[in-house]
Amino acid sequence: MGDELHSSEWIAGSININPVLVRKELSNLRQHGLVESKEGKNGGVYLAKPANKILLSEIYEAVRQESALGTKRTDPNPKCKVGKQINKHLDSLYNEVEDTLMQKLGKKTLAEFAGKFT
Amino acid sequence: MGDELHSSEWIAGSININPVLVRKELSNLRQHGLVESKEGKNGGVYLAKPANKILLSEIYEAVRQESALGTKRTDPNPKCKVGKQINKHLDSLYNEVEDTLMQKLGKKTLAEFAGKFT
DNA sequence: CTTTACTGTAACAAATAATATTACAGTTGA
DNA sequence: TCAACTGTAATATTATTTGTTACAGTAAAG
Repeated sequence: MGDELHSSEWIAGSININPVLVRKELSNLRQHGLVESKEGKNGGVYLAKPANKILLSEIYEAVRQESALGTKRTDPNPKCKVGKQINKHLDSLYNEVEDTLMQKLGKKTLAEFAGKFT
Repeated sequence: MGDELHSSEWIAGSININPVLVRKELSNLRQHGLVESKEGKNGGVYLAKPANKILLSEIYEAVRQESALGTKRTDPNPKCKVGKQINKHLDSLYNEVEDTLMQKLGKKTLAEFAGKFT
């Protein structure tokens, strides 16, 4: 894992995005233990463990902010019989679906994905 | 299905949102054949078919605008070896995961979900 | 046939969120 | 001690979402 050290500028160039945004998201990935970084000259970021030990489910968990099905904008009217219960039922549905999704992603590693690049 | 006719105002009141937004989304659901509506006085919207014939996968398909895993902001640098291929590989991954999700949602009906409300 | 209560849209405004930029302190290698 | 990085904050810009107003069209009910 000592290999493959890249600067945020380099990564930003590849995905056409601002380097600071890259560093921000990298900061998040670091907190989730997926990457590590080296400061100073010739510094950069690298995977915290080998790619074949990183599951896509881990990445998904680190990266996503909300449920795959969405969860925002929900302050229903508590006076409404349906509105009063909807969040509870949606949450349980979302969780169930999300579990399926995680199981699926948990079967794939980053190395597999990276292997598709020729 | 002639039953359960509701106005956009009524629905908007339940979910605490603007009636026009409700009508917009309803318009989308109508185009997907999930609801029908009646104009004029005492008009409103109702399910186009019985709730036990509506799969959650159908609703998901009608409602979602992007993949569950996200798909936006992707004009990678074509000069980058990775950037050049990333969309293709992400798409195929997303599709695979999305299929799993659809299968899961395809096993549930709206009636089942509605049945949870007491 | 006129009033009333709706739908269906469009056009525009306001609020919110995503992205970009600038700036700079801290770290490390040369 | 300079150069090339990270890390982070503050701020600006842009895009998206949500809300509002407006109004034509439709159907029921008086």
